[in-house]
Amino acid sequence: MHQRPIHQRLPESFFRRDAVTVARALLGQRLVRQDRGKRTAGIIVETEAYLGTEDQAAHTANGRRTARNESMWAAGGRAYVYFTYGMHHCMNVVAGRADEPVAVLIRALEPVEGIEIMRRRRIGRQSGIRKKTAGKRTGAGDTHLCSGPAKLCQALAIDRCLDGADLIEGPDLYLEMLRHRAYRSSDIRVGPRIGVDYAGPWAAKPLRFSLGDNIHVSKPHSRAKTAP
DNA sequence: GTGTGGATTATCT
DNA sequence: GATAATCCACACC
Repeated sequence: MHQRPIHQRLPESFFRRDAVTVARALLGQRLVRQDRGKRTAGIIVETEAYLGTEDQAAHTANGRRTARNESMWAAGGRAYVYFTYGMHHCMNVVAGRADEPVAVLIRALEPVEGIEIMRRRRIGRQSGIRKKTAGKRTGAGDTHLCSGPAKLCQALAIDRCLDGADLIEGPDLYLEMLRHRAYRSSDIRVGPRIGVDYAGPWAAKPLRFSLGDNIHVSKPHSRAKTAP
């Protein structure tokens, strides 16, 4: 029988760096969800960095440490999954050192494995798309499956059960290394984060990263820009 | 104990 | 572009 080529997981040292470095290095890596024998996976094409207690857009702004955001205070290499808007989950990769609450929000994936499973999971009475929308081919492909932080959680069956999950050693959710080096700056688009207009000066900071022109990103960057 | 609004999405105008 | 859907964490009394 076939065997999938062995891919190394991203090691502890990958995660224990500053959030911007991790956010950029995660682009092009593969996020894998293993759920009851079903494997679904996608290539990360869009991320956002959240920078600890100073960052007014972060859940840990002003040093707020609560039951909800506790995972963010762990050392890099765990998941921070939170529930929002009454129906959505979003997933972060925790970065940095212990007690340094920095993380990277995964905003979009290019689906690569288990696409039929993802399509089924994305159909739902509430907070899901209708069957006819799911079946619709948007010329470009399955861009409706994982082109948003809550969409990809639904497609990969990520919920609060995985809050705090160990991405380095755990069996359910992990990252496989597809590239050893981060993309060049000229291949990465940079811009302000989405949906954080309330965060004052932090709203405008260039902390959103995506693979340029990738069709699976959640929202196009307003202007063509590459990282400095 | 109560009130408020969100690191969103799908659908309709 | 507007808006409904819909829960819960958190702030404040």
